[in-house]
Amino acid sequence: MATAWEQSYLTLRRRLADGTYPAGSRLREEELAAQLGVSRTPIREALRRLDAEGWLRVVPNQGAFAASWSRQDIEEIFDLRALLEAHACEQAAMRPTPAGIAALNAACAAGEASLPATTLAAVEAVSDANVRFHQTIWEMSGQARTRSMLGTLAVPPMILRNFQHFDDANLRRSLAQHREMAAAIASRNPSLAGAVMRAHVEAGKAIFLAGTAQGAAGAAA
Amino acid sequence: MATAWEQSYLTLRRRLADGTYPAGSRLREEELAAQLGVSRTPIREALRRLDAEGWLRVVPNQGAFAASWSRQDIEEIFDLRALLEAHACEQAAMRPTPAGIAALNAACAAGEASLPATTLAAVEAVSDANVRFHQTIWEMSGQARTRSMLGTLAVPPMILRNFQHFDDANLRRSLAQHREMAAAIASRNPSLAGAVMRAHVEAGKAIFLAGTAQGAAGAAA
DNA sequence: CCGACGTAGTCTGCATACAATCCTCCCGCG
DNA sequence: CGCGGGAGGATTGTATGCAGACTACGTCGG
Repeated sequence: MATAWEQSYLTLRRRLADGTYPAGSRLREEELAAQLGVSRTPIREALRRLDAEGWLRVVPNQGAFAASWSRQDIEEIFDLRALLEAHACEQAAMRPTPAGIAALNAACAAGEASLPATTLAAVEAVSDANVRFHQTIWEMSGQARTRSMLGTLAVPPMILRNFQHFDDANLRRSLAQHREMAAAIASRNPSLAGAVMRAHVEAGKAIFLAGTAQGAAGAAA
Repeated sequence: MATAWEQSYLTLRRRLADGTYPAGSRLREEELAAQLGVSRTPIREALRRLDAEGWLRVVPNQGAFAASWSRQDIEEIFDLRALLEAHACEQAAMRPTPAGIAALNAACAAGEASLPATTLAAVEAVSDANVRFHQTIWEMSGQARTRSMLGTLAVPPMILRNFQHFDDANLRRSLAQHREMAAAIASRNPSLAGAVMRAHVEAGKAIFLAGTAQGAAGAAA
C-alpha cells in the first residue's frame, strides 16, 4: 500500500472529478479525515497538492473549496489541451513503439466495440477507451512535464462530461480521428498526427461549448 | 505575515532556483525546519507543493531530492515555454490594457538602460527586467492556468542562468524582440506577437543548448 | 577475501495536542 | 429597525511524539 497522503490525494481527486464534492463547496479537513480513516495530517498534504494542480483552492485560515469552472476557464482548458495534446502527439509520432501502437489500436477497438452507445454504461465504456487512448499518447511522447500538465487540466472528468453531449455521429467521427492519429503515429508522421489531434480537441471544445450554451458549466455535477 | 508553510515554500523555491541546494541533493525535513525556524509540519506541506511543481522529487520513506535537469528536460521545457508563452502573448494582444503596455515598455527600458551588461550586477538587472516583461505578458493574458503552468516550468532560474551565456549582440537582439512584442500587443496583432515570442523562446533555447554543449546542465549551480 | 545477514541509527509517515484565526450569532446602541 | 461590536464555537495552523521503514555498518559464514 502506498502512503496515506497519496491514497487520500487519489481518492479526493476522483471525488472532485465525479462531482461528489460540488463546485464551490467547502471541504473540511476533519470530515475528510474521518471519511478516509486517516488523520488530518495526510489530508492536509493531499489538499496542498490538489491546490497546486488546480482541483481546489486553499484559502489560508478558511479551508479548501472545490474549484468551479467558468466558461472562460473551459475555453482556456480546451485551448491548452489543443496545444499540449498536439505537442505530445507530435512527439509520440517521432518515436513510436510497437507496444504503444498496440495500446492505441486496442483503445480504438474498445471504443468502437461499444457503439452504438445507447446506454450510460456504453457511454462510460467509450469514455474510458477515449481516456486510455489519450493517456497512451502522453506516455508515448516521453515528455514527463507535458504529461503531468495535461493531468492537471482536469482532462478525464471533462472528457466524461463532454461525452454526454456527443450524438452518434460525433462519437463515430471522434473514434475515426483516433484511428487517423494511430495511423499517423505508426507511420512516423508528426505533423499529420499533431494536426489531427488539434482538430480533435477543437471539435470537442465546440461540442462542449454548444452543450453548455447558457447553462452554468461550473455547477454541473 | 502569511502562513509558515507558504513562507517556507517561497524560501525553498528560491534556494532551489539559485543553487543553494544542488541538483540531486537530499533535503532533510528536520534540517530545513531548523534553518527556517519552524517545525517539520509546514516544511512537509511546502515540500509536497514543490514536488507537484517539479522543483524536487519526494520519494516515499526516503525524502526529497532537488530536481536535476537533463538535456532532454531542458529541451522539453523550452518547447513548452514556446507553446505557452506564445499562447499567452496572443491572448495578451487580444485585450491590451494601458497599464499592461506601460509595464511592458518600462521593463524594456529597464533592460536597455543596463546595457552594455559588463558586470554580473548588470546581467542580473537585465535578467530581472526580462522576467518582469514575461510575467507582465502572463498577467495580461488573463489566462490563469497558462500563467501557473509557466510558473512551474522553472522559468525565472532558467532565464537567469541562460543570460550568463548571452553576449552583447544576443542581449540586444533579445531586447529588440521585447520591443517588437510590446508594439505588436499594443497594436492588437496577436499572430505577430505570438510569432515573435515563439522566435524569442526558440532563440533562447538554441543559446542555452549551445552554452551547455557537453557540460552537465543539471549540475550547474 | 567476498558476500549475506543482522542490528543500530536515522529519517520519514502519521497521529495527536495545543494555539491562533475566522465565522457566526447575539446583544446593545443609534 | 438597522448596524456595529464582542463573545463563543468551530476550523485551520503549527508543534510534538511515537511508530515504521530505510540506510549503513559490522559481523558471521562460506
